[in-house]
Parts: sequence; C-alpha cells; structure tokens
Amino acid sequence: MDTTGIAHALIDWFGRSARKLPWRAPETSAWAILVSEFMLQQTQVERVLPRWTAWLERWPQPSALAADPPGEAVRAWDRLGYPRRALWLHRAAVEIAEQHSDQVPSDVNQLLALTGVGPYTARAVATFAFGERHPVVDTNTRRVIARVVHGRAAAGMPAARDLDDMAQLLPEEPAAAAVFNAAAMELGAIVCTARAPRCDECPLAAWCEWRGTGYPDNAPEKRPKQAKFEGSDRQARGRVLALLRSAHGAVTRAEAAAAARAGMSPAALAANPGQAERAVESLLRDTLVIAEGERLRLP
DNA sequence: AATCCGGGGGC
DNA sequence: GCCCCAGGATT
Repeated sequence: MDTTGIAHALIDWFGRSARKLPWRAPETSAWAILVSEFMLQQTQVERVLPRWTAWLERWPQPSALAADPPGEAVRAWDRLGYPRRALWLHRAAVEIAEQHSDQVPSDVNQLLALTGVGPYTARAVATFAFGERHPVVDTNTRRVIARVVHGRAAAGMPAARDLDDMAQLLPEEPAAAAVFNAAAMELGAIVCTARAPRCDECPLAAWCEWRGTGYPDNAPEKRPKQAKFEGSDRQARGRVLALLRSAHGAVTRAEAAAAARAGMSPAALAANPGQAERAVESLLRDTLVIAEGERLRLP
C-alpha cells in the first residue's frame, strides 16, 4: 500500500475541498473544540453549527458552564438529540474546572477520564486542539479505510483494529497527521459517503481497493438495526423534555405524561400502556429531570 | 457483545 | 419508509 501517496493526495484534496467549519479555525480554543465534538456525536454538522455558536458565546470557558445548573445545558442543547450528552458535557466542564484548573487536558488518558469522552472524542481533541499525533477514527474514517484499504463496501463493527489501520496510514509529522485525520473524516462525509459515493471526485480513487475490484457487494454484517423512532420510548422522552425546555417553571407529572402521549394514535397508546409514565421515570433515573415535591423540572 | 439513547436529513 | 449520522455509557 502506497501510504505516502495516499496521505499526500488526501491532504492535498482537503486543502482544496474542505468545508469551512468554524471549529477548524486556527484560533479555536480547546474548549470550543471539545464542545463541537460532543455535539457532533451522532448529530450532523449543519444542525450543530448554530447551537455551537450560541453555546460558546454563553459559556466561553468550562468554568462558565460549570457555574450554571445542568438544566441550562439541557435547555441550550435544544433539539440536537441524545440530551444526555448535554448533561455529560456539563459534568465534563465541572471536572475540567475543578481538576484541571479550567484548562482542557491534552493527554488522551486524562481526556478519556472525562464524562462523555470516549475513544473518538479523546483523540479528536488531543489531535485537533493540541496537535498531538494519534489515529482519530470515526464512522467516516472507518468506511474510507474499509473501502480503500480492505476492498469492502462498508465497515464492520467497530474494533480496536480500526486504530491500527489508521495508524498505518498516518504521516509521521504530527501536523500532517492531524490534517490527514481531518481529511479522512471529511472525505467520508462528503465524497466517500455511505449511500452514493462520488468516486469520480475522489482523490483516492486510484488506490481504492473496493473500486479496483469492481465494487463487490461484500459489506460485512452491520450493527443491529436501531429500533424505529416513531412510537418509541425515546420519542416519548423527547416530547417530555421539549415541554420542560419551553416551560420555565416546573410542571406536574400529569402534564409531563400528557406531553409524552401527544400526537400518539389511540391504537399506539393502547398497544403500549404506561409508556408515558415509564418515559418520565427513565428521565428521572437519568437525572435529565428532577422532582421537587409533586412537580418536575430540569435539574 | 448487545441495548439504549433523539431527531432530522437524504434518497 | 429506510438508512445514516465527527459515539458513549451501561449491562
């Protein structure tokens, strides 16, 4: 495998074709980059942009967020989805303020110790905020490597091997390695896409094993399909939180349960009795909602 | 290793 | 309608 040629072509393409995303600006703080990585976990770039800007305007440092109640983070998270991430980001801000003098750590192990920071986010922050040399592997990178290196139509289940695969391709120079990491993610996001890859625009087409072998239909077994959202507990939870974000005081359990049922068909309600109450209880368990007396509010 | 966790965009 | 998305925590 011509790793030097691949790295050069990909970095060159990134210089020409990368989107101008604000968290890639050179002066972006490590905190701002950390916030972007939290928001980008399973949420697309276009939806993140306005929330990211507003978040950093309001909370320019971890200590600023840590000083506000966690419910404010849940409210500002708006509809980015998976609101537990807002809670985790708040906890991470408290941890950074209390344990790291309000400075985002650069060490991968210290980053991994923060709430809500896993293998992807830790290496992304160490790499993009501090210029360290690590393989940064996300869903885009895994797909690019699956196709270019392994000749497969799609990536399989995430595995430790993914980090080794990426490390094999990484340029020696840390700055070049950081750009290469970002470029692999960008290529997967806008050219080597899951659905309809734009191979005619791909800078790695000449090296791509999947292309070279005639696009075999050899996708490995995918992770189990996510349950349908319509009618799910997640949807019910989302409706309750939407009510609490807009309500500035507390609401009753009856109001919360009614919000959980809003829009459900009579048949769906009959098929899933008690779902609304379960949704409220699970939000309480997750501390996304807290009870004070008979009423409920954001934490 | 499997499940859970939002919500929206693309096709 | 279905698939996918800059994942991580929990069991």
